[in-house]
Amino acid sequence: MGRRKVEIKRIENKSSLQVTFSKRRNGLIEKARQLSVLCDSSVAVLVVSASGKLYDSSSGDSMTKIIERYEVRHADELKTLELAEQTRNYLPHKELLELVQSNLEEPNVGNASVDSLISVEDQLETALSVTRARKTELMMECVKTLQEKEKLLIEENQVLASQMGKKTALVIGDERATSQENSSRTNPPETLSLLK
Amino acid sequence: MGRRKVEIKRIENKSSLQVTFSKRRNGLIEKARQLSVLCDSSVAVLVVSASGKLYDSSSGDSMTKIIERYEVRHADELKTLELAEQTRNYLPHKELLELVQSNLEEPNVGNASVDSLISVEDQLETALSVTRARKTELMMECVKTLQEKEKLLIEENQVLASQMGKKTALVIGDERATSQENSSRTNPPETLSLLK
DNA sequence: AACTATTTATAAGA
DNA sequence: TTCTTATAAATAGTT
Repeated sequence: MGRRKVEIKRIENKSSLQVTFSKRRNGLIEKARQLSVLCDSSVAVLVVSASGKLYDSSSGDSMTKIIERYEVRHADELKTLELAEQTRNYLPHKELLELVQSNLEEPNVGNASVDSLISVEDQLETALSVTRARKTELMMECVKTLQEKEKLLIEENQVLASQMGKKTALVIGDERATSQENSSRTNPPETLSLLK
Repeated sequence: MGRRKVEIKRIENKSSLQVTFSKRRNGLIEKARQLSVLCDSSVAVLVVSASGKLYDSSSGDSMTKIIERYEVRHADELKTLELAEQTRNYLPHKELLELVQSNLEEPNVGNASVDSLISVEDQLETALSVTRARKTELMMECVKTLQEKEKLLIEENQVLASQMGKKTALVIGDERATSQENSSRTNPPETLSLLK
């Protein structure tokens, strides 16, 4: 939709890429907004430029809510990924541990040694607090995910239970004559008790 | 860009809303793909329909990576929350804090002062590690409980679904017409995805 | 940042 | 839903 048709492939010219990026990014976000309003839905758009800058927009619900919705659906995959990430983040600590080792083994005395131990202490405390924060973050996330899953499952259950009810009602009129040994008709399904 | 100009406001007619939703959602995702390719960037689109169904697309990097980028940028907010929590939990330690206060304000010098600070340090470290351990314990408990609940609910759901199936089988001739909403390319009906 | 010639998206209709 | 087509909207290249 311009002076000429463009192939959809990476734009080589740096400045026209920049211009196109800006125009199309705005266009995309506007389209997202329109979809949200027209169709009473929530739309999130995240754009990461080649240079790593992040642009985001959300319409309807908040970005956090929309992303949460996505994460609920991918809870299992996410957990695996997080574990992998943790492992990745762990390797760099090897150096730190080696540093500690060498500093404790060194038999030098005097200020130089103390200063270097102070620096090691600082680094260790930083590493510890980062690790600790990450642990808490992961656990909180896990709890949140599980709570949402629970909510969805309960809703799901109620829907199924009420549909069950309808089917049973419909079947009763047609099926009475066939004298079934269907026991579930008189007793409420035991399954319901779990929802209380 | 159609036979006539449309105002950007909620479409009231249910079936034309459905048609527009589908068209514009596809259009949006295609635009996102184009932006990603043309400008060598990563684009994520998440759409939650009015009925709660989720549609997603990511181009360039994976959805997870793009969302992580977003969350890194919002790490500050998360930290604020954690801080608030920390502050709340801090109150019962009032006495401990007073002890610290008095020990730091005291202008005494010499070994006595250092010794007493060492003792305060020890007490603080103990309190910290106890608090920390308790926190972890509580969170682990919470996770375990939630996971068990989830397991039960999923089983429950399967039972209900299979009972539904039986009832439906009996009634099928009458009930099939209840046309379901279309599922998207990417998404099976929500009910099924939850059971996986 | 504005301006248009064109292309592209899409609303309505079938 | 899918196709068709008239028309609105987006945007590529230009100023």
